[in-house]
Amino acid sequence: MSTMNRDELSRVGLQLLTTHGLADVSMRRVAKELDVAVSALYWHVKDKQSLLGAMVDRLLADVNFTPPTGDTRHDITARAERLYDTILETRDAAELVASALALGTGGERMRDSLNAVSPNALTTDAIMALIIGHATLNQQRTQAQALGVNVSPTTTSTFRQALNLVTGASSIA
Amino acid sequence: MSTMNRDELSRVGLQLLTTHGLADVSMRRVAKELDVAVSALYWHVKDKQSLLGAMVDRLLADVNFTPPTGDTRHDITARAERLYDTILETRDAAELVASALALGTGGERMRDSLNAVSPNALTTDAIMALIIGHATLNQQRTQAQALGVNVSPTTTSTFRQALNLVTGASSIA
DNA sequence: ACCTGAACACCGTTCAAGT
DNA sequence: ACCTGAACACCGTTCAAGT
Repeated sequence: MSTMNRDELSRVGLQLLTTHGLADVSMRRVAKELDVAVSALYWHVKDKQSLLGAMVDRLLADVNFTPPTGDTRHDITARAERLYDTILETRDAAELVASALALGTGGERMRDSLNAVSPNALTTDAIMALIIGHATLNQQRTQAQALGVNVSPTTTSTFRQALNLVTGASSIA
Repeated sequence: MSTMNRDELSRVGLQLLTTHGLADVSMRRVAKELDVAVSALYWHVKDKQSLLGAMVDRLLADVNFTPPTGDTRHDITARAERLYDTILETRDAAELVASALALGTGGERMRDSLNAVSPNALTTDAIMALIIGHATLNQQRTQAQALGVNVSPTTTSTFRQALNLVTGASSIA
């Protein structure tokens, strides 16, 4: 058999993430799920951070972006919302994506997809920061709620409004 | 003697953070630094997350905000930049603050200080997201550079410009 | 080429027992 | 009230050895 490869590892990692959360995504746990020795993973992957990066790439690979219409503001908004929704709907994805971007181990497609419709790097940076920041702030709230803590609900519409503050600025044509 | 208390723990934790990074802030490391048994820490602190929260509170407690002038845009910008600079100048602080905010274990002063000069919760949320997102994105770059990876430099001025996109929007008086 | 087993140097948390 | 010692159930990573 030996169906184990880099792609299979990220699949199992992502599955572990959605069902048990980021804390349960350990090299030992992934190995157990695949019924191999932990050390076997290191043949396919440099280290844990690289596995997390592969998971982010796989997560973003599934995102379908609509083709650019030429309306810059509309295009950016559409892609930003698509990315935001994807991150929000996957458990602990905000933290995962943030760490991959921070360490440069994954998530290039996020910046690339925005740059393709963004007028400049500055705007892309602001949009990325808004996505990561809002997702991080929001996903904690989800966790806190799951733990029974009462917090004010922040929804996708809040993100859309924050997004409008940026794209609505005069500096964007 | 017994000069050990919650405040002392966060002091040592913060010192460990700046000198060795977040990965080296462990309960065992803090205990060693204080020359006590690890289990002793749990008398003063519920768990590790609570220690991290205390560290964030201590970090933000040192931030001096200028009193509100009445000029909303100026006041928000000033406080946002103050917070952003504080986070950026302390090693791994972006990740630390983000996790504390996400889990609701610290950092209330950040939201409070912005709310005091912000016209509404929506704007505060956007500003917070921008600070956390930009700091996270930026601090990784610092780390990556420290590891010898070459990345495009993003400076404080980039954050200021992104901030202008939000505060410059017509929805803020 | 790909995998195992064992080891190394760590973790956070709990809890009986001490003073 | 505050602390120790020992234990429990974990971590990521390396590396000789196997096939």
